[in-house]
Amino acid sequence: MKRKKKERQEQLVKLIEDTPFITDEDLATKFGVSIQTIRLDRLERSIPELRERIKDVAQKQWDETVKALPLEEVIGEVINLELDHSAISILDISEEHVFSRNQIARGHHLFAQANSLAVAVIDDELALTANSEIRFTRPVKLHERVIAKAYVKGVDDKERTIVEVSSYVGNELVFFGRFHMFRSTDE
Amino acid sequence: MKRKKKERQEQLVKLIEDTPFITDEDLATKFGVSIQTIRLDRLERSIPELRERIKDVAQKQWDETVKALPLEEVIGEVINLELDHSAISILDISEEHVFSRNQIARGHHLFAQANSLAVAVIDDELALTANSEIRFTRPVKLHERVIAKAYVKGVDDKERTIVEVSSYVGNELVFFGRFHMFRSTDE
DNA sequence: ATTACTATTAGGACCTAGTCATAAAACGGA
DNA sequence: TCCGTTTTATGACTAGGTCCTAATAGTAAT
Repeated sequence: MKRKKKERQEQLVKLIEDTPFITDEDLATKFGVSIQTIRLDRLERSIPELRERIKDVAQKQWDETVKALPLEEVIGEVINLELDHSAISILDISEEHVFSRNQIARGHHLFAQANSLAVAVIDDELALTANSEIRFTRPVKLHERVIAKAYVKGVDDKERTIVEVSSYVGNELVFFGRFHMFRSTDE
Repeated sequence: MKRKKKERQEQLVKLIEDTPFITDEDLATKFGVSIQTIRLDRLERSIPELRERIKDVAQKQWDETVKALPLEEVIGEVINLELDHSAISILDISEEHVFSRNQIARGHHLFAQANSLAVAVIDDELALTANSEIRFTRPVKLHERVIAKAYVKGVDDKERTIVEVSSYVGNELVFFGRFHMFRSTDE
């Protein structure tokens, strides 16, 4: 008996975790026990009732959509911006940025941070990346903080603005990119 | 009177749209009418009750988290993959990929498609981008379909695997990238 | 076998945030 | 004043619970 209860409760916790939209009644029939047992189980494991669970999931969704919009313009947080001269942004590497297998940040996130900063630093209606050379000098791990510094370096032979972005973790260079930017005044 | 009702209902629709976590009671006090009036309003505008609204939001969140995980590994949809040889993926450019100002896709999304495809084509535990040269040959617009083709081109002088990715819209080249990939067998 | 204890089940009162139906009251315009 | 719309009130009922009390089942030790 001691085992049965513990086992059931452990299964219950997992089941509710990945199927939160389930009533006590359904759980009761699924485990072949009474509703009251399920409710005791939830009480002991302090699992909130269905409606609260649904609300929690919805709340999370809401928070995300609210903050997702402003965040998209520039990847990372801009902490300094001098138009047509330089800019700095910070990106904290979290679970969503890394390969689950080895906790190393996917390259395209570092690229995105640098490239969007290069776009932002240009004081023009339209700024598009024409081409770029980039180097990933060392892997970036989960929870590291990447500081990207962009400098406008002048124009190339095709009249494109050159922006160089160096990204650091501490004082180690992790990424370098030279972006040749097309801008609307080029036409 | 005719105006009052219509006005209230229009405000109600908007209010619930961006504040779905609100009870009829709160709405009633907010509009200075009785709960029954609010309920009639919801009935006429066929707005579901609070609990249903919460459930809808939660359901959306759930659908997204479920599909977000597998989708994140490779940006775009892989339609062909021969390990250590070649791969093809498709990315349909939607609102979330473009600058709202000019409907042109942000460069980092094209980079992400290409780079993650370059990672995927390598038949190894660990594959990281060491450096790359890339060109954006023409802007990609909203609703265009980008087809990325990756080919493994051999190894460079530092024993890094070279993957070239060409991305097309129709038969126009829109992006080219040469990725030098570090892989675990390199150690 | 009896006792002790845990685990399970049952029941009833109460809660929130509603639905649905019916009826009464208030208001505005001709 | 009467008509039609709008608003409010009331009551019965619902889902999916909480909280509390009490009875029953199952197991282990004395």
